[in-house]
Amino acid sequence: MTQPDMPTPPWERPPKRRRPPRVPLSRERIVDAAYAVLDREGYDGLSMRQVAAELHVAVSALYVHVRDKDELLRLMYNRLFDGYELPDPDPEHWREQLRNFARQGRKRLLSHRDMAKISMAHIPFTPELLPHVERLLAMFVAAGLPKKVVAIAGDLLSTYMDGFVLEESLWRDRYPESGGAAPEKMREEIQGYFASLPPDRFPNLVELADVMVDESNDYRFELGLEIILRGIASYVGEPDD
Amino acid sequence: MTQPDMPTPPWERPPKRRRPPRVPLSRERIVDAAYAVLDREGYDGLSMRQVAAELHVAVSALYVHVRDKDELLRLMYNRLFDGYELPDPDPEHWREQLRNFARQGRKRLLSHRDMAKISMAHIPFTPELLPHVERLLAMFVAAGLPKKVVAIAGDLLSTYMDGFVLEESLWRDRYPESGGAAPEKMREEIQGYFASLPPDRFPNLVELADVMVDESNDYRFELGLEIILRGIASYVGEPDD
DNA sequence: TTGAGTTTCTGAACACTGTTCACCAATAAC
DNA sequence: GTTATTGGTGAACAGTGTTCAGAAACTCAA
Repeated sequence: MTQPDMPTPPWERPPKRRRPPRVPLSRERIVDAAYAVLDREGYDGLSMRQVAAELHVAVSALYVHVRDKDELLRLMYNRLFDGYELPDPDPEHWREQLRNFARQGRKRLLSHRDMAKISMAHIPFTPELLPHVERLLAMFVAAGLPKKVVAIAGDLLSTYMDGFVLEESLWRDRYPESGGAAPEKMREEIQGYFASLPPDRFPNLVELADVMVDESNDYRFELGLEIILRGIASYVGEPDD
Repeated sequence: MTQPDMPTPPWERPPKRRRPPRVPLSRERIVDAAYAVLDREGYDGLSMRQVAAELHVAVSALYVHVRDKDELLRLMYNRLFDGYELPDPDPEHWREQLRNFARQGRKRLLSHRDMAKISMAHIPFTPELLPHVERLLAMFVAAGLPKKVVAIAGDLLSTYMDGFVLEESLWRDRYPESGGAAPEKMREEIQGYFASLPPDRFPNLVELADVMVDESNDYRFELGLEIILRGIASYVGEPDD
């Protein structure tokens, strides 16, 4: 039995701050943990229980701070845009500015596993993202595009980024031998497969086997981006009708 | 107790063909049922158990014909292309041909609920789909495009179709009051929201509120498609380098 | 017709999932 | 120092994909 008024001697007392000061949960910490789980387990492995385990906490504790798994995913999506600065629109260099915007977007989407899947499932019209949308619109306006094009060009570009990165990650998932010469092997296999098709029935696939596979994803992204930008540029100066 | 050797009298025997002749399961029937469930319950409600229930069959019976839920989804994806005929390439009218291709694709994606979600998760390079890819490539070749553009233009177009329809359905899900004046109400609400933003911080959003929302999805799809086609067309005649 | 063999389907189980709810502990307010 | 309020617990519920021993139905040869 402990004597209530006696001081506990140092060797009895566990080292100071035995129980860590219980830094409380918060949306921020939950999102951090969710990203950790996402990177480790992928989108399908991202469960509330895994997130809770990452924080050494019971599942139900999460629901104090977050209504849903949907809300958690929305918070993760929002973070995608943190510190995503768009420059002031420069009418002289709007194409290069948009190129940079798209490159930066792709880089962000690639920075977390399966991020494109999450991005694809959300519309960038939540209040937190509106300043972003506004600045993007400003760049199209500065370029001298007609209203109707301004109104959809941002969507077009975003869809391209999301879709491209999503497809990148689909291929990656098919060849999960992470690291090493996996991409090399993948290239060879796919190229060999295309090249081995009957040339009478698939002349173009056989012919294009090398160029379809040889080019890096970076190159393909840039080319697709350039196609879209040329298409948009073709509207510069057209009246609003 | 039944007497084993006595014939059962007619009034005892249930009416002829009591038990229906047990049309056996097949991949086709399973995919049919899966589509029925998809249209009724949406992608999140599409479970193996629901599909089994649709067929009045135990869940585990499905696994005799189908390895995975993944395989089932792949079969559903494949069916998207059934009877999806591409015309012979006509160098004079390749743009109109591609427009039709995209329109038809969107129509198919819209013909089943959440179909775009399934389509987005698959790469159109399964053996069954290669003839399709081949014909699409042929159209780009006929248009006189350089190899590198041919190699990615199909992807670009498919990504656009999938992404556009997916976004359409995301909006639809946000306003699930099916039928009636729901789209009207949606338009008004969104437009009102954009218009109500502080004009000093969001001048472009406020300015463009009407044109961003007023236009029908059909119109927006056509415009985005036209942008991409113009971009592609800008490469006609360029050398393969 | 009988019987063997193969295919197809069943029911139960396993290990998960998201979400809720009564309860308990720690903190903040008076 | 006692009371609220908030944050966290553990168990439970209904649902998920998938597997597996065994029963039922079909096929085909004797």
